This record gives sequence, C-alpha cells and structure tokens, in this order.
Amino acid sequence: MTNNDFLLPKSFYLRDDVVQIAKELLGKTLVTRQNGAARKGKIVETEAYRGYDDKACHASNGKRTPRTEVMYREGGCAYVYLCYGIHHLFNVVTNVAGKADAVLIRAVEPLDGDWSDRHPKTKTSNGPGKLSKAMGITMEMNTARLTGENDIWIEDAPDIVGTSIVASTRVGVDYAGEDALLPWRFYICNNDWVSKK
DNA sequence: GGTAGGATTACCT
DNA sequence: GGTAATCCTACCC
Repeated sequence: MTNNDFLLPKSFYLRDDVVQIAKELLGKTLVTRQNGAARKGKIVETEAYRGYDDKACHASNGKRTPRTEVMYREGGCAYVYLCYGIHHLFNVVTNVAGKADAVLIRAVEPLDGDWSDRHPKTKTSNGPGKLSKAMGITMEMNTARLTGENDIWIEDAPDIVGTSIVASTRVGVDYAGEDALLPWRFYICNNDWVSKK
C-alpha cells in the first residue's frame, strides 16, 4: 500500500492536545485515491472537538453510541458523518483509545489531480460538504485508518512557514451554549478556499 | 418501529 | 436573505 516518507505517523494523532493537533494539521496534505488516481488537497481549515467536556462534540460527556464509537478509537482513524442528509463531514480521530477527540476538516485547497469535475463553478462558498464531494469522501471511508492501509491518508507538509493562522469560534454549534464560544476553529488567513472569513 | 433533528448548501425571490 | 432539499442517527414509545 502506501509507502510514503511523508505519511504522518500514528504518534501524531495519539497526542492528548486535540486543539494543538487541529492547528498543526493546517497546511498538511489530505490524499484520497479513487480508481488508482490520487487526489491531493492542502488542509486550510480545521475545528477541534473534544469528547470529554465539549458539548459541541457528538460524543460529549462520555456519550457513547454506535455512531460515535469510532471517536473512542485510537487516533488516526477517519470519522465520516452525514449531516443534513446531504453532506459528508470528514473528521480525524485523535488521542488514545477511550478518548473521544476529533478534528473536523472543513476545507482544503486543491493540489494535484483533476478537480474540474468535482467543484461546481459557483464559488460562493466552500465548506465541508464540498470538500467531501471533491475528495470523494463517503460513508465508505468511515472508520478507515489514515496511516497508509487505505485509500485515504494525510501527508506531512512542513513548509508553511510564514503562513498566518487565525483562530475563531466554530461554525454551526450555537446549540452548545458556552462551549460555542471556544476559539477552536483554525484556518489559514487570506485563503480563498476557507469557507467563511 | 416510528419520528425528530442536525458540525450545510443551493436556489429562489 | 430566506428556505427547501434529504437521509442517517438517536431516542422514545
């Protein structure tokens, strides 16, 4: 399978600080493979979700269901969630087994591969829904490991020096009360692919 | 077994 | 700027 020197090691995902991981994922490369062709995108927008005490997280307060089960897995898994019946949202599970932390990947900037048939001409917005469509992410990817055994993985990209990273509140989590105010959304400043500025 | 709701987007007025 | 589309998950009988 993937034998790639840039592949992020499992230890990257196993750390305890999901907010830090969300920040570090910015600028790294998300890769999916379909029909043998790799499609690469630079991660430009992420959000951190913490299982332990974050009401915005599906697995908040120790809630454990068949859907959220994957979030309790060892870091390095994909958690794909269908929102509003239409949009697939892609998360990266982090932390050790038993801790339901995850990083939501909200936007990527297209790199290699042919994206012409994946992005409609409308440039009004970019968000997790379009990201999943563009990368071909579906429920099939749910629970897939990102460490090289499957058709989706993340590569290191250390050369984002000088890039401005902005922290802000997360999107669409108003229901989470005071936790909605946490500055756990990170994006790359002045990037056209960020969903919201 | 049935129903309410959601980490959104596109299209209409 | 408002709202329809759309379907899986969770929770309550």
